Amino acid sequence: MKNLFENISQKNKDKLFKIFRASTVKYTKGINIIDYMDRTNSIGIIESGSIDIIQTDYDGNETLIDNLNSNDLFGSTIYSIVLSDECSIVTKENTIVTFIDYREIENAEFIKSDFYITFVQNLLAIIFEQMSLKNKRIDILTKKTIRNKLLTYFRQLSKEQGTKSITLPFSLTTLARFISVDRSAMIRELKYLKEEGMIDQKTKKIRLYY
Amino acid sequence: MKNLFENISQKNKDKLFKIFRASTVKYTKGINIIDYMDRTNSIGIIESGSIDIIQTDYDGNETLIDNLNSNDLFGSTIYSIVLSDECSIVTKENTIVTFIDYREIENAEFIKSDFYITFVQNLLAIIFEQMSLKNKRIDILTKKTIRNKLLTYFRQLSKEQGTKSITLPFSLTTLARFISVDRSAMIRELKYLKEEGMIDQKTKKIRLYY
DNA sequence: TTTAATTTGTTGCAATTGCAACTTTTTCGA
DNA sequence: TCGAAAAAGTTGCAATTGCAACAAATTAAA
Repeated sequence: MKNLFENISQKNKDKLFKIFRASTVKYTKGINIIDYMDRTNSIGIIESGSIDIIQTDYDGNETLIDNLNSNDLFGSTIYSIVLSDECSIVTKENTIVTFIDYREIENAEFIKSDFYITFVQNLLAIIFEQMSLKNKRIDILTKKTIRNKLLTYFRQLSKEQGTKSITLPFSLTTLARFISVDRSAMIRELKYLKEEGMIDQKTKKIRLYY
Repeated sequence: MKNLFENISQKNKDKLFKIFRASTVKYTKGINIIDYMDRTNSIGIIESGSIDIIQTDYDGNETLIDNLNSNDLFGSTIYSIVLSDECSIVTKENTIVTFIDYREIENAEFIKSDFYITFVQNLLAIIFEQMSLKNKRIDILTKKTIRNKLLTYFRQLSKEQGTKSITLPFSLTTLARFISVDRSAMIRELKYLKEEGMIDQKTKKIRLYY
């Protein structure tokens, strides 16, 4: 994952922070960041730590919208409606976030400096990557059965990790929220897949036989 | 929706086309573009017309990944794995597409020209918008029942169109593919919603009472 | 304007899923 | 290392959904 400030010196990074009215904030574990941020015009960059973006709808169902780590971006521009009132951004550990004011990307003053161009290109690269992640998620979510959702996700991981012995990046509980199905029904489906010899699975270690 | 060449003169647009090794191609209706494009490094911009991005998985299920119109972008960088072999990009009418070579975005030669910066910022704006669309789709797809998928989608449309009397931008058949549910089950659910007085619906015209 | 094609709408039924209410196992912090 | 909290795993059952196979209505094309 590309860093937003890759190939930018500390000095120029400081300048960029000024241009973008950046502020860096440290949060302890379990904090809902959204209570502390300007919802309309800022992009958050996770410097270290991790957060969950969780949506709670009218019936109280919690959905894991996203799970973000170092260098990931979030903000109303990226999450649009999703960052509405029913949505919370919760730190999973001690987390440092830098907020920049998106409107200043069109700031004319520094627009022709090298570091500005590098910055915008880094941003572009990161956003392309986020886009790709979203497409993968959609690819899973459009599958109609839990089985096909799981198999699609496992195939993605297998491709990324370059092996048929994959390791889940999060707990099964979190996986169920990620693919948006009932946890117990998902584990039942994993059991069937094991019984049919399609996979071996023990907690986060999965071997694919298909 | 912002245009990729907004605020760029025809002369500079021509220059950009050169930098990005752009080519403009006309397709008639029903063509699978993917057969004709370089999958790895190009971004397609729809100049006019419309296309469907359709995925066919191993069991032959067709899913509507996306439905793109004028100024929309597509390409492997944006659709990543989704643009694999099981995926087709089909023109729904006569359609003109411009392909640019994404790698040239980092081209140093013109990097400081005004039109280049305008272009990159336009691209950024378009991608943010696409991102927002994907988030909306995910918001729908993560809902567990057809009813909640429909209600979520209707709420989105209502917000966009600024009224509780919304007009679907596509047929019910296409809607079912968009929210990835069985068409007949979806129409059944619409019937229940009508019976319960939550909505009025006649083909593409829907009035919300919730 | 008539015909063909597409879309809409209906229904029975079997399969899948979510939900609830558990027990067991694992993980992590004091 | 012990205890509590979190995660994993189980199961019965009712609700939701997909599927198939239709008929009716609408739209597009010849």
